Amino acid sequence: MRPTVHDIAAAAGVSLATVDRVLNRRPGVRIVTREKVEQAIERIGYVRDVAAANLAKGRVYPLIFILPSGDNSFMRGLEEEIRAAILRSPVERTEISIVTVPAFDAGALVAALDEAAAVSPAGVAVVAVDSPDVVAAVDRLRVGHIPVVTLVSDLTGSARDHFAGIDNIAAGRTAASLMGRFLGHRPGPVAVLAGSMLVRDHRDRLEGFLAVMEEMFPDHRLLPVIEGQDDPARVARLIGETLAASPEIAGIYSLGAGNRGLIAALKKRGKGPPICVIAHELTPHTRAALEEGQIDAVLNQDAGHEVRSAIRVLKAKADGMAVVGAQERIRIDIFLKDNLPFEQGSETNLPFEQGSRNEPEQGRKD
Amino acid sequence: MRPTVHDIAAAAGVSLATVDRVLNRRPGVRIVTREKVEQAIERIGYVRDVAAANLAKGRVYPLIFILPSGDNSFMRGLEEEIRAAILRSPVERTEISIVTVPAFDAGALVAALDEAAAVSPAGVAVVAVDSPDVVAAVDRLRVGHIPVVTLVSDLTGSARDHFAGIDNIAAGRTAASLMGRFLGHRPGPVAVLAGSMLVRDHRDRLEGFLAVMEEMFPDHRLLPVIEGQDDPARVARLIGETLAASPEIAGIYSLGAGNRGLIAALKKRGKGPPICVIAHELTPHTRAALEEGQIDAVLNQDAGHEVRSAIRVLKAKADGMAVVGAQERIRIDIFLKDNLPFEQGSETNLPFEQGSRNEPEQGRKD
DNA sequence: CTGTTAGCGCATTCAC
DNA sequence: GTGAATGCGCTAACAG
Repeated sequence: MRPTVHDIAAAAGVSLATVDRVLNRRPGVRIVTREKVEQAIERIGYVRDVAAANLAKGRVYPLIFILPSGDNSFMRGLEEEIRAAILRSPVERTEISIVTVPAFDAGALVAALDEAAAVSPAGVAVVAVDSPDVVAAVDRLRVGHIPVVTLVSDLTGSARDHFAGIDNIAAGRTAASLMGRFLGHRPGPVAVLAGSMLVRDHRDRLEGFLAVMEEMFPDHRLLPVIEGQDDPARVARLIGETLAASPEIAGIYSLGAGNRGLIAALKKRGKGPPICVIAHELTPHTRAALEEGQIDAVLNQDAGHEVRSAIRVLKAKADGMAVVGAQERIRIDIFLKDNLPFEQGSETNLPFEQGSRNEPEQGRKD
Repeated sequence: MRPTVHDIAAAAGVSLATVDRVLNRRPGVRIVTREKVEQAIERIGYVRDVAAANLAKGRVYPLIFILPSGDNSFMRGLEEEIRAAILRSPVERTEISIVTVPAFDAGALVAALDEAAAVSPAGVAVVAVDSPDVVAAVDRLRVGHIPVVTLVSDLTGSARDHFAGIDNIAAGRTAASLMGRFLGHRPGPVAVLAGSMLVRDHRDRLEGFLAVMEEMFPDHRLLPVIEGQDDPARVARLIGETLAASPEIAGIYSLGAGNRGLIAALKKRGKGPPICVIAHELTPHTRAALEEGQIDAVLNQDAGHEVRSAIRVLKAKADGMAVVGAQERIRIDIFLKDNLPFEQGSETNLPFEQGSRNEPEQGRKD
């Protein structure tokens, strides 16, 4: 049996209460006593039973998620995943609230962060707008010992505890690599569609994409970056104009949102030489476009994984506990029409269900 | 506060012991009493606190992992991940033992499964060889109410509770899709290198690959499938012969292991028209080959994810509990040289560590 | 500064 | 058939 607090109390010749005090770094222990206990802990290799501790504490983790409002499909999917986590709250001892703020609005985000700080939650997860006052607001939280995880888009130079999102520079490089190979010797310029340079994920993707295009595929001219503000209507108009102005266009990299507008513009264009299109985030729209051939590849980040990871990390940080590094690394998923995941749905198995014979759990489209 | 056993006892007008009996489906309760209790449970929306239950029971989960022996890099990586899980055992209340059996040896596997059954563990995870006697052995375990998860390679028509692995048909399709697009109009036949048709994952990948090649890229002739038995030496010889016999070869899809041999043969070949190579599993060898350009793309399954998922599912099944479907879906990772994950290492953060400013947690190569 | 004690939610003897 | 009492490993009053 693994050692318990009793064992360490016995080994150190003190009482349970004292052991508990040093375990939880609470005051009221002489330095020598403390050291005696710490040595005993070390010696017998004690590891705290978190479940028992939480039981005794009746601990719950009030968590706040801050994300952009608006009809951005990816963000709404993210919100869905947070709601799914809320359903699991009783089991996971969390108490999650969702706050939405207008996209790309640093001021609103700062206000939301300060409000969050006011209720002193166990942790805050935030889709960051990359600006100095947001950094300052996050750092205020950290000064108040509230763990902060940035979600999807990171915050340059802040004291956030962790970033739950993909390596966006690598994502941009990957997009360029696929674009170059898919195009082969087909000539023609490549257009880049971004959302806004105010968020770091978009900036990083652009940086990675440009680097590889220039280094590996210098023959393809790059058109000036289009900023669509993640707004489908605006995107549709801008892409329409671009296609009209440069009919010989060979590829489009859409590194932000608003892909509904892109797809609409592509469909409206109708016949013409094929255009290689690479976009981000698997939503109902991009999925359909992938299946129908308007889009060639989709780079995706698993919103469910990001949410679960953010929760795990926030809880761990709140407890000063370790996290499994590999488990928290968010992968860049690459989807072609051939490896689309089975239509999602909350596929939670029913409790007490008995396994039937080999149901296909991982369908493919066909 | 969520309802507890006390609440349901009060609501049903019985004692804790009776509540416990019906909760754990134990005898010694009149049918009417039982129904009364069950209604109370339903009415107040009780959900059992698993942590507390485990604490009271002092429950540990003895788990057995069965996987192939030999120097297959992927399998050894898988074993490493299991060992990492063993390190977490005290926290996760598991007690994991590893059993290795010769690869592709159904008899040895059956023996191992029966031995596993003899010690009645809480669950068994097995890299399956797809054969009827293995199915029978797995079903014997299931009859004995021992949960079984197949790992990496599934078992056709068995009563296994769950498959922790990728959709291998989709993987094969994806490989073909990438192959076709990377080749573009470059002519020449495509070779397929498999390990053994005795395991289902290899068969599935082949099926998916052939389907898409024939359907989408019929111009590329497919050479007869080479079976390398996942043995580097054998693979090197066979691929060497193939390259000599068909110097105009344009692509190679390696859907099994033994890629060291493939890479060696490729290097030995030296100059010549470029060959598009797609392989499976990110190992030190394939990673290096990706970086150096011998391999164009690697499809990967995350062994760590598979192991953690198998453990979660086995524990859940043992307790008759629900699992988060999406969390247990193993993705097909696609790696190009541009999105290789940061060099792994057991990146577990130290406990009580304070977050420093923005260390890069997700490096990229270069 | 340190020790005693009760109790978190649940499972399990042992009486009744 | 049913209930009361005790303990799992840990925390948090409350005494001393």
